[in-house]
Amino acid sequence: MEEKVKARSVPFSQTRSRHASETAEDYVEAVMELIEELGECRVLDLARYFNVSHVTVSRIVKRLHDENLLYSQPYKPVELTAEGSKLAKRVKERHKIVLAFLIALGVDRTNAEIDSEGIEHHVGSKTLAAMKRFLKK
Amino acid sequence: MEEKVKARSVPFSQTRSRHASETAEDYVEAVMELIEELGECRVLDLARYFNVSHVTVSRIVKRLHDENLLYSQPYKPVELTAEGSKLAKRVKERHKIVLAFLIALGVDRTNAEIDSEGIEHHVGSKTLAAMKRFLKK
DNA sequence: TACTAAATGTAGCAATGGCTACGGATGATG
DNA sequence: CATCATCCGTAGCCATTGCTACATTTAGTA
Repeated sequence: MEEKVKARSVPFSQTRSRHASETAEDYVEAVMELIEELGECRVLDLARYFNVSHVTVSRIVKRLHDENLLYSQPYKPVELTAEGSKLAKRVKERHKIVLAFLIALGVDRTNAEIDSEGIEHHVGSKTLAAMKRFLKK
Repeated sequence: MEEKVKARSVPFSQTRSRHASETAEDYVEAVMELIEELGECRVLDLARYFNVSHVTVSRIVKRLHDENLLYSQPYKPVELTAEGSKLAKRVKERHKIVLAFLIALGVDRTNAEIDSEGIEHHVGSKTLAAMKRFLKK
């Protein structure tokens, strides 16, 4: 018999690290936004933004600091490293395109905002390019 | 001062449970596919499908059994409950639409398959409806 | 300066999803 | 029916992301 089953196109082996990367993307984007809006970004600002406890934020900030995406000192505001800033800009740009795309597709703003935040992490460069083409028309 | 920062449209409070739901969706869909292709679905079939160890599958199957989505007995094939089957059909239908949509948008099949598997979990009913409308044209 | 409120850190727990190592169950085959 | 390969379960480890409770730092103010 020996029927072969095709494995998924996206291997699930790295599910955990994929989720961790999404978190990183969300955090650098949030830090950039919060600094723009408030002038600085505190742990509690992030906690309010994500609706999680400051403890959760604190631990994630520490990890992203170790990964060279954020710069943080105890009891000080969180800042973006050069690398983090670059990532944040990319993520924010992609987010903007996905949101505009959904709206152009006919989705109401509220649902477009909700879905774009989930979808954005899974939009590869080819799909993003297709969305841009669609927006031009 | 008191500047208010808008919290995200999608509260992050339930990030963990959201991921767990995505896993549930992936598993019921996989079980349905594997039963169609192989006649039955063993733990190892799922492990190969998702590229994870049988241990990981085993634990998740147990959880989904407790959540009444799967039916499983030790050393027996995994089956879908009525509830699981209903969910699987919904998920599969949504997946098909998202994939067809990306292809219609001009994304090559390979990238459409990759991205649709990440995107599908975040496509709400309004966005799905918009994709269906696009496909009709 | 001393106090207090707010912000942040630390300790420690739970759930989820990865893993390896090992042992028991099942089923096919001699 | 005994053996053996395959399948599956269990034990126990780690990482990530939630949490509460408590300790500490910081900064503003009496």
